[in-house]
Amino acid sequence: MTDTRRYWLVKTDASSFSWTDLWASPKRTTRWDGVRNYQARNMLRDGMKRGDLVFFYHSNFDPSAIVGICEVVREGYPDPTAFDRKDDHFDPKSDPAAPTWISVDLRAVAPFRKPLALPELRGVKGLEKMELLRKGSRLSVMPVTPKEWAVVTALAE
DNA sequence: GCCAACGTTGGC
DNA sequence: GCCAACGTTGGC
Repeated sequence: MTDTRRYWLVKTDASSFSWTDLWASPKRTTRWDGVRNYQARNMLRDGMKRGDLVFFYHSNFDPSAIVGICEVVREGYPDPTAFDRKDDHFDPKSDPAAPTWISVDLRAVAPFRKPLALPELRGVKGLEKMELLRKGSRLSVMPVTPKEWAVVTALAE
């Protein structure tokens, strides 16, 4: 059996949208919107497929940590907040006929029993090249290799 | 709160 | 097309 599923990590500032918020959402599902970085956008648009699994990461937190796993339940579609004048993420340059920004829907799968804090992940064998741990890494959506996924989920057990 | 790293903007 | 200035992210 071949596993073609891909793995990802999304960052969120827990003060704006946290794991608890996701868990409390209808069907434990939310629209992942407001991403305004082209590299991240490309992964939302081209990379993420239904059924892909995603680490949910709290940034700007004490400590910043991976707190759970969610799943892609709807693949890329135009991010409506880009067209909403009243939204913080409104982008007047984005043309509704050729949308610049993309959303996916994510559904919570399960929280980690214990959050995996950033300092805890540093130095773990097998995670040396993990994008999250790279100095200066600011991507809010990033790929995770199957090996990294296995290492991190094993730590969470 | 500080500041390094990074992406974007805009003058030229 | 270069690059300085600026704004933002996010670890610490």
